[in-house]
Amino acid sequence: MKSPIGIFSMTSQRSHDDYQPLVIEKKWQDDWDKQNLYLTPDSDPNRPNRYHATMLPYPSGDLHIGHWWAMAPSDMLARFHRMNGYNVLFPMGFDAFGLPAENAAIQRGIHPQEWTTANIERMRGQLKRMGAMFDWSREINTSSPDYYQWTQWWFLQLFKNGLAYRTETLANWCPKCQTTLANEQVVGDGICERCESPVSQKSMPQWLFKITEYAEELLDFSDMEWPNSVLRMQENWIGKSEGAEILFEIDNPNISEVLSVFTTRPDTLYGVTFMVLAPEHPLVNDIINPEFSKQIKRYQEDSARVTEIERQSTVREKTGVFTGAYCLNPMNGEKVPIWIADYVLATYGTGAIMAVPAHDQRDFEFAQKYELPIKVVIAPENWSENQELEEAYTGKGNLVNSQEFTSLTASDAITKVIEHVESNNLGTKKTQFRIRDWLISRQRYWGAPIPIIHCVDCGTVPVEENDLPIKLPTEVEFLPTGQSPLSLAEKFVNVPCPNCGAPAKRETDTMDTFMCSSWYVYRYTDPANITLPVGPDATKNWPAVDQYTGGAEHAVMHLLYARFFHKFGRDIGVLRGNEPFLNYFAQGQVLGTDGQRMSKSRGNVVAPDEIVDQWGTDAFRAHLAFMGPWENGGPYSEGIIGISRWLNRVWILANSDYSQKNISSRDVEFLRLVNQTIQRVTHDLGEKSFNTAIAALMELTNALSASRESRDVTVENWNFSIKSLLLLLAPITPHISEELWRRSGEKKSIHLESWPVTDESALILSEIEIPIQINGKVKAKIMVPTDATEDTVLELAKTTDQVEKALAGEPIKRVIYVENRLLNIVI
RNA sequence: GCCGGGAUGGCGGAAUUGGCAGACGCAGCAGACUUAAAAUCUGCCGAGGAAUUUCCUUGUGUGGGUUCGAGUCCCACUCCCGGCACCA
Repeated sequence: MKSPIGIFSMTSQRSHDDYQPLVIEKKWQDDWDKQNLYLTPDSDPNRPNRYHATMLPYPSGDLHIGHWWAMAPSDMLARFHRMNGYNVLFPMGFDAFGLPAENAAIQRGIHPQEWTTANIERMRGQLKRMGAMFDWSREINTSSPDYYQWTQWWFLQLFKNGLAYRTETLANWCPKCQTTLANEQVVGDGICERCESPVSQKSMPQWLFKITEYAEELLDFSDMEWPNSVLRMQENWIGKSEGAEILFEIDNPNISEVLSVFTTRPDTLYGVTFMVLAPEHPLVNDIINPEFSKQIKRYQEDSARVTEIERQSTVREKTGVFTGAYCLNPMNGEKVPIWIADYVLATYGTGAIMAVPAHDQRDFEFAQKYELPIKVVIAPENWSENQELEEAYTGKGNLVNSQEFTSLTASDAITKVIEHVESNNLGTKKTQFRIRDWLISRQRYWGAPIPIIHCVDCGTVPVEENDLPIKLPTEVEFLPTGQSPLSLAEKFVNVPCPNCGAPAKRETDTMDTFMCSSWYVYRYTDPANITLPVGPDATKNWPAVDQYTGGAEHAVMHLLYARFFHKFGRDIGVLRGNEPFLNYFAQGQVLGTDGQRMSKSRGNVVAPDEIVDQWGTDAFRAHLAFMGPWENGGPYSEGIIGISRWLNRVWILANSDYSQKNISSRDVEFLRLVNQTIQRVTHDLGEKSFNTAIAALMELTNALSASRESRDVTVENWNFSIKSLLLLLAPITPHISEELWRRSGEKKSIHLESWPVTDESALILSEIEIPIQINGKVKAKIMVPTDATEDTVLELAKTTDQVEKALAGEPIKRVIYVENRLLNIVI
C-alpha cells in the first residue's frame, strides 16, 4: 500500500497547495498547546459544566488501536458538546500500578518505576498526536505518591467505617502471577483475567471490602443511562435471591446447634426428603455418626482435591455420602437424612441445602442416583397421586401433601410458610446475594501499600492520615515468590506501633489496582488538593461524570467497584449524588482484519502510529468513526483510502476561488441541503452515531463538488456552506478544519466557535416526490405539493400512465394516503 | 441451563413512527483528463429475466402470522457473539 499523501502533482493547474496532513496536524497541535486551548476552568459563568471521561489507559508501552477506537470518538463527543456551549472537562491519565509493569521489569532487569515512567512518556506523546482536547494540566498517574496517598486514604476511611476487614479466607490464587485475585478477576472457566492461567484456591489472611453492604443499592440503576447489557451483567453478578432461612433441629440430643439452610422455595418444605451439606461445612464433624466417619473423611479429601472448575461443572455427575445423622423437618417433625455432597457450595447461602428432589433438578438427579425418596408437593398439571416424575417439576401449581397448606398456590404458600416459620421461630424471611466481598490484597510489589500496622498488643492499627503516603520502597527484591515482596524490605516492615510504640510490622500486601481506578475521575477535578482526595468545591462543580466511555469488559469489575466507592464516598460526605457515571457508553472491540482478536502471535496487529504516519490523524480518526456503529466494533477495515479521498476533496473545495457563473434558482435547494446536513450531523453526533454523521458530511461534500462545477449558487451561499461544513467537521477532524478555517480568514480557532444551528425555514419544501403503490407495490413516483390533500394526490396519480395501466379499469377498493410519504391504491 | 445482543449486496454498513430496501464508503467494471501512472472527475454495480436508456419477477438467517403495506410488529426455530453458570 503506497501513500497518496504528498505525491500530488505539483504541476497541476490548482491555485492552492496540496493537502499535507502531517504538516498541518503538527502545526496545530503545537499551536493549541501553546495557547492552552483545552485548559478547562473549574467553572465558567457563561457555560454550564459537563464532564466527559474515557477510561484511563494502562501504560503498557504503546497506544494500540483499541485505545484509538475508544478515545477518538470520545473526543469527538466531548468536542461536540464543547461547541454546543458547555464547559467540557475531558481529562486523561494513566492507571500505572499493576502486574504487567512488574513482569516486564523482571524480564528486562529494570525497575517497574522506570518502565512505567518511560511508557507514560511515550504514550503521552502518542495521545497528543491523536489531537484530542485532553486537558493535560489535570493528568494523573496512579502510581505517583501524590495520587496513591489518597488511594490509601480511601482504604483508611473504609477501615474506619467497618467496611475493610482482614480475614483468613480461601482466595483465588493465580500460580503464574503469584497473587490472589478478586472473584471479578477470575473469568471464563476459572482463568486469570490478566495472564489466562487456571486459577486455584489458597487459604491465607486477606483484606476485603464489604461491597456486599451495598448490594441492594447497587441494584438500583434508576439514575443511570447505561447499556442494558451492562446493567443486566451487574444484576446477574450481584445475584439477588429472595426466600427464607429455615432452621432444622439435629435429631441428636447431644447436639445443640441447628442446621440452617437458605431456600427460595419455602413452599416445598413438605417435599424435603434429605439434606445436603457442603463437604467443608463446619457442622459436618459435629453431627457425623462415627460409623460413617471414614468414608466422610475420604469424600472430604477427594473433593478438596477437585479443582473449583471441575467442581462447578454442571455436566459432572453428582456425588455424595451419607453422614449417618438426621435432622427434623420443622413443619412436620419428619426425620430427614443428612448427606454431604460437593454440588452444594460452601460459599453460598449457609453452605447447606434442604433437598426437594421433586422440584429441583439437581436434587432430583442426586435422589435418583442414591435412591432417595422423591415426594411431590406441587402438583403438575394432570398429575395423579403416586405418579412418578420423569424430572423435577419446577413449574407453577397448587400444593399437595402439605397439611394445612395443601391446595394453596405455590406463590401464596411461599408467603404463608414464611409467616408460619417466623411466628414459630423456625426461620426468617431472607434475601441472599451472590456477590461476595471484594478481595483487595495482592502479594505483589507494584501497587499501593496497605496503610496498616500489625502490633502484637494492639492488633490491626491503621496508619495516621498525617503519615500518608506510606511510600512504596524502591529498593526491593520483587521477584514473585508467593510471598509479598514488601515483607522482605526490613526497613519498610519494621516500625513502631502508632498506638503503643512497641515494635510492630507493616502490612506487606499491596492493593488491587482496581482501587486506584475506583475514584480517579474525582481526582481530575481537583488534582492539586493536598488535604483531601477531592474537595467540596470540586465535587460541587463536577459531582459526577456526565458521559463515561470505555469497554464493557469492565462491567462487573471497574464499573461496579467505582459505583461502590461513589456510594461510600457519598455516605462519608466526600462525594455528591448516588452514581459516578450518569451516562455510560460501551464501545465495541476492534478486531484484526481477519476477524480475530489482534495479537502479535497471529500477526494481525494494526499499528496506529504507522497509520497516522501514512494517512494523518484526521483521516484515521474519521476512518475509525466511519467503520460502523461504535458499540459494535468488529474487524478493522482497510478502507481508509475512501476517507483520505474525501478529506482531500474537502481541502480542494475549501481552497477553491469560487465565483458565480450562472444565475439560477438552485440556491433554495442548496441551502436546504446545507441545513439538512446540519440537522443530521447534530442529531447523529448527539446519538454517538458517528458513521452516519460522516456519511451525511460526505453527501454534502459531493453536492458541493457538483455546485463548484456548475457555479450556480451565490458566493454568499457558497461561503456559508463551506463554513458550515468546516464547523460540522471540527469535532471529527480537528486539524484540517482548523487549517481551512484560518485560511478562510478567521482569526480565532474553529474550536472556540459555536455549533451551527439549523435554519428550520430553509428545510420547508413546497413540493415533494411520493411513491404511488398499487396493492403495496410501487408503480410510479409523482411530485405533489406538500400540502396536497388525499383527493388531489389520487387524481394526480390516476393520470400517470403506469398507474392507469396497473389499474386497468379495476374498481378501487381502498386508498391509503400517508401525508408526504406515499399513496397506496388497493384494487 | 439462565441473561443480554446480533444475522441486510463481494465487503463495512444505511433505513425517525410499520411506508420507495441497499444511503455513504471500500472493492470491482467502464470512461474523461494524461506520453504514462498517481490524483481528480463521470457512469455502472443484489439476483434472475424480457433482448436492455425501460419493464417484469424475486430479494433483509429459516418457517408461519398480523397488516393496504413488514428489514422493522407477533409466534416458533437455526446459527453467531458477549456475560453468568450445581447460586438452592
